[in-house]
Amino acid sequence: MTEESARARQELALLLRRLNVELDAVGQRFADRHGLNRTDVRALVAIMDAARRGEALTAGRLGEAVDLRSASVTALVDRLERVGHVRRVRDPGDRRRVGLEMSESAMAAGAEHFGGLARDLSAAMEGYPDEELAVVRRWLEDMTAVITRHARGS
Amino acid sequence: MTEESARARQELALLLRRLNVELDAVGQRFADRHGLNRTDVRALVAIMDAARRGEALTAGRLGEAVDLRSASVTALVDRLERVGHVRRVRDPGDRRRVGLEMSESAMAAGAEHFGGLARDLSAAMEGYPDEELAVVRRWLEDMTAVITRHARGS
DNA sequence: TCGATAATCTCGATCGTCGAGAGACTATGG
DNA sequence: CCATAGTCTCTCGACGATCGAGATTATCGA
Repeated sequence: MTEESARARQELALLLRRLNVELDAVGQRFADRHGLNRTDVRALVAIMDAARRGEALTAGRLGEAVDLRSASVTALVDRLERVGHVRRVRDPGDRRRVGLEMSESAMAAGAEHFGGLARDLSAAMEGYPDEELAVVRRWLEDMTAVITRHARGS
Repeated sequence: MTEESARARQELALLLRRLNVELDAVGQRFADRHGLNRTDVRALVAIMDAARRGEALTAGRLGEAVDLRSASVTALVDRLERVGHVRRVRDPGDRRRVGLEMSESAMAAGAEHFGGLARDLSAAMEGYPDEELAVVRRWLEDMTAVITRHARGS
């Protein structure tokens, strides 16, 4: 058992890495298609996620989210604004702040690309009974916890 | 059922993306620790994977693996060689070729970082019976197939 | 021997990121 | 109501990673 299942566990870890590589490739493909770099995509995702939570990201928060200094954030938002994916909106309450809003075209492009993936993933899960999906979910949460621990401290 | 399980499937997709982000962060952490950038890490992984398969990567093949032009590969190998992670070894059979060998220190650093993660992941799977791991494996393979399709064609 | 081919490297240019610091604005204490 | 400290964004100059074009070196077939 230990022999066999140790190998099985190791293979699952490798499969996870493989999946990670492919998922990165999807992001890269989206970037290529729209003339963006990986940072730009990460930024758009961060802005979209924030919008989904009902918050409008400011330039500073975006910098934290994608781990860039303020100078880089300015350049990043400049790029995104120039191609029309994002609008700068000064906060009337605190005029130092610059809010970021995604344009409809960017929302549509993101939804088309990543929404399509989400739909296909969901469809591929059709055949799985709820109990199995529950197992997968628990496993994913466990693995994410371990990985997160490695990503932060050691 | 469709209502409930549709939401469950969507949550799994989000969980997968979250896991992807954290896994990237692990790579980023390794890069930071060793003064490397993401490309350098990808290159080291490619060289290590090739070594695991018993092949010694050439500069050209490395360029294909990490999708860089020859000029960038030269600079990349220069960086890795300068910090002692890689050696250039001219192929005696075909003297045009430049083989790449990882140094023992780089192997050890990689094994320590990613091997530690693999060990922890494996340990976190201890509690899962073989049948559940089999379900997870099938699910991962299915998802990877879908994602790979999106990464390549549409 | 010579041309065609292949693998790698050199050079100049471009682009993303950063550190330092300036400028605009807000909050707070006298 | 002003002075001052704190916050947020932007500008500037520099650096490093990547690229395209072309030079260099080695191999192979005629």
